[in-house]
Amino acid sequence: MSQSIVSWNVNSIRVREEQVLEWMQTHEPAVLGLQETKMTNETFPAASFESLGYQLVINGQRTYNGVALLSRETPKDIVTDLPGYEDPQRRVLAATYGDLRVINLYVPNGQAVGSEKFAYKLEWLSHLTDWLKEETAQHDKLVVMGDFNIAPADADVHDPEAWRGKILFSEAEHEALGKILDLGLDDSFRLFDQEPEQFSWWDFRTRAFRRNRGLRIDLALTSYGLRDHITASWIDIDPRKAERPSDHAPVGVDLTL
DNA sequence: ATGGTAGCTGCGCTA
Repeated sequence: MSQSIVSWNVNSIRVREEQVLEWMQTHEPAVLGLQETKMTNETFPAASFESLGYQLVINGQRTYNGVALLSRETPKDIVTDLPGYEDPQRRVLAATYGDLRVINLYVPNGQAVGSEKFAYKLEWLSHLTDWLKEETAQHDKLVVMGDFNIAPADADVHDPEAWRGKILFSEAEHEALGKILDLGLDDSFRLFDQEPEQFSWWDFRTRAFRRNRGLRIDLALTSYGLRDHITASWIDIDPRKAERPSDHAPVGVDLTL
């Protein structure tokens, strides 16, 4: 029987609590990583998720960022920061479930190519890569998932020519993602034949969802040791159709462990 | 080239 490991940028868990609970009851993920929870650990609505039988690890922050891992199994070897990198922004959460290592990330957006925030994004990704070098060496079965704020290739962008060189689709970002994949990770979505024009994020501002003018920036990277265990890699756009949705859809992998 | 919407906060910042 297969288990889903899922990533979802919820853009405020306060607003999305009911939607996430409902989705979890329907899909029963083994692990659900959330990004942009935007709440402190103290204010996070943990009890309602615990009442569904999930265990929580939270790395929260007021107003911005914030990540969480919800799971059926007990989390072990929890990591909440990129080792050796001082950063007040809460963007990292890793835990081990049985022999599966799961890393949940909210990669900096970067705002605009060449900006200060862009420099931070690249610096953050460089430190992430150093850490993932250790994690890939230590864990045969590893999922690195989250809002990467990088669309890997032309097929992941509704209008590649318009986006080329822009934030989320620049050369420097592709180089950084390439170094991560070179550590021994697959973009699991591309391990399978997929329908074209599948995206995970659509800009609120341009009402992009109505015309499916999206980007696939939410990724589940999987170690080579998981290749024989993955049965699917998917994006569920149904929650994006809801009233007051997040701007991101959940993405996930199904594993037989 | 710009602005559009959403969330948190308290009006500007971030995405």
